[in-house]
Amino acid sequence: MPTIKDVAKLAGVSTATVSRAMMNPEKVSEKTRLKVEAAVAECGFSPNVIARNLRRSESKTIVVIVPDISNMFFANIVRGIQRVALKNAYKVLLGDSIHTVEQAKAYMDLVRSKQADGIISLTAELPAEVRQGSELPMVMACEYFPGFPVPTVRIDNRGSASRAVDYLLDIGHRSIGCITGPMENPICIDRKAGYQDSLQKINIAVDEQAFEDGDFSFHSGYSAFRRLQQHFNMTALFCFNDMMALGAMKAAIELGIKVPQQLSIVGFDDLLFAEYTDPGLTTVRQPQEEIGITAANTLVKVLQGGKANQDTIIPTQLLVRGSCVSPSK
Amino acid sequence: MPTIKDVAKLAGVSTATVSRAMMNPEKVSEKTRLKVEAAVAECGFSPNVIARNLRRSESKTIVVIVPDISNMFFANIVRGIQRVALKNAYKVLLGDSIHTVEQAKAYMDLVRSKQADGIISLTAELPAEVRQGSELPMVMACEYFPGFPVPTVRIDNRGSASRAVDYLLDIGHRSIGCITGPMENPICIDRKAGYQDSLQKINIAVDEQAFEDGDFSFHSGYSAFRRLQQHFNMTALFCFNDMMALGAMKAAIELGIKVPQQLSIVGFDDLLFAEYTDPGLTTVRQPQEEIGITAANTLVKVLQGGKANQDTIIPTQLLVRGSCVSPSK
DNA sequence: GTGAAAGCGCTAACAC
DNA sequence: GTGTTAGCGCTTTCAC
Repeated sequence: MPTIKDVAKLAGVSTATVSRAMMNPEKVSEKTRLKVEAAVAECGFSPNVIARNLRRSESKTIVVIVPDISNMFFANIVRGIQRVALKNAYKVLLGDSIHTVEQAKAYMDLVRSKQADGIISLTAELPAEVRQGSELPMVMACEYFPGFPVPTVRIDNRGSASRAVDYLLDIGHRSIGCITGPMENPICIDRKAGYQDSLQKINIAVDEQAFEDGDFSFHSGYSAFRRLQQHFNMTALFCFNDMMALGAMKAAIELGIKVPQQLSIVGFDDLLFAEYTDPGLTTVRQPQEEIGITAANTLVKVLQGGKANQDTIIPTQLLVRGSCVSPSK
Repeated sequence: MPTIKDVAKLAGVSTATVSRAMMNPEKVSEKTRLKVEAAVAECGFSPNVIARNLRRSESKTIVVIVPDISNMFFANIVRGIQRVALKNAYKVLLGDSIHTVEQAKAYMDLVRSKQADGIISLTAELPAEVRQGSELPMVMACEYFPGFPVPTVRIDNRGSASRAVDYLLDIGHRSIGCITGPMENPICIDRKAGYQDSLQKINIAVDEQAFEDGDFSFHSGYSAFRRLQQHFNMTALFCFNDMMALGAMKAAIELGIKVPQQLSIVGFDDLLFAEYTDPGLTTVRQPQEEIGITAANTLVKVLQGGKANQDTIIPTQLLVRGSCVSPSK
């Protein structure tokens, strides 16, 4: 592999000039620039970015920590991140933490060891030390910790959940089951609060029997619904994500409960598949790619030394599809 | 950030000794090792990996090129790759080429610029230069070019497709539609050949009217089926992937065609969702994580200077679910 | 077993 | 506008 020295020799200039010709062409005369370009082409030179990074002490890489790479919800967020990263000449290192704090820590260490410049975390399952006050350039997307001084990009979980439940109430439901996520998670607390807000607004008592916990997986939705329907009588169901909504839908169908005639279902996320089920799943759409784009832009701003918004709230949207009807039916 | 010099000063040894104590602890006396460890802990030293990489001229990073990160099929493959990479102290840089050759080239250039040591490509949409004879350490998974001298990890597309069609023939179907992928793609050519093999084996003429092209997307499956059923009468349908099978299923239901009673459907891949549809989708399972693991192991072997298998064929499996019944029904 | 010293390939002052 | 030079932080001979 040719180095900058070879190019310099070939072009009959110094290495500094070669470097300039490539990085700041305007700081070099037209003539030398052409000479250098010719030499580069002749020997097929491609700069050693590792050496450059060492010299400039930056890596032009950002780490994205995802709790589960096979969860489709994250794919479009990552795509949005990639798009922005690319535009700003950053590479993206995708780290799957597999829901473990240790893995997450390993990825965060990439910043300490100068292999990455910053972090976008799509998970709140982070090492405890870090939650106190992060010294690392970092942005959290979707998830957050209350009081954790890191810019976040997220949605209004409480308001969005409330809007979904409002819709069910509007079309006449009065007994609405709810499959939550892990309740130690702040966004789950928010969504549950949103559910409660809606009922309280029209003076319906909140029945604790209406809730079952899931873990955001299809299977947990499936089994949570089987448990739920044994102790709670409902005409509608609100699930904290689409995956669990689909699991619940499958369970309902197996139990001979017709969707939507006997059970209306609302999900959360708007996964690709929400549109394809039969009936289509009514859900709270999170603009996934936009979340990714915004998170990446925020991190880029932080990395450039700018002050970033502490919190950016991305609007959601209730998508009404076939999975809900009035209970009168 | 402390450097190795700081640690050396603190421990009262040379930088060389610090380096040794960390990289080859056995080459250093117990006593100095402890001194160094204490110093490292005291100042919170974490080695600058960029500097190390420059010195050793390697990056311990592999690039994975994916044509579409939001395509779930690749998620589990990537997960398998990550697992192996981690075990061998490699980082994974996930590159989404968005089906463009330019993007793919950009990711391949990471190897030239020493930012990555090798490539795993999950797409065949690569720059033409590269296809001639790759000088870069590279492994292809799933896709391949005939005659391209790079180790591949893939399935027996022809045999697998044939097994799926055999199954449909076995349960009595004689008129089997087929939604293919882009026919310039070698694996699609193979799968089509497999379809033809099955028919020819029992002396059924292959009707060119039985085929419609898709592009592996849900939507293309949907519209391909609508076209297909206008000019071809079938009791069963074989799709080159699950996404298109689901699209076709949706189209069929909309057209009032009952699945499986009036139309049996077989897919390919075994996406997570194949199990969750109603009816469950009969499909050819590709062991995605295993493909990833094998591809990564192969690349690691190449990077370590070993000779890797030129081609590894991973077995597939026909998963029979509810989407197929005998046409007599 | 340990230290001194030479670079890996590049960039950025600083001179000219 | 261009060259000289001094490192970035680490690993690795080569001596001792």
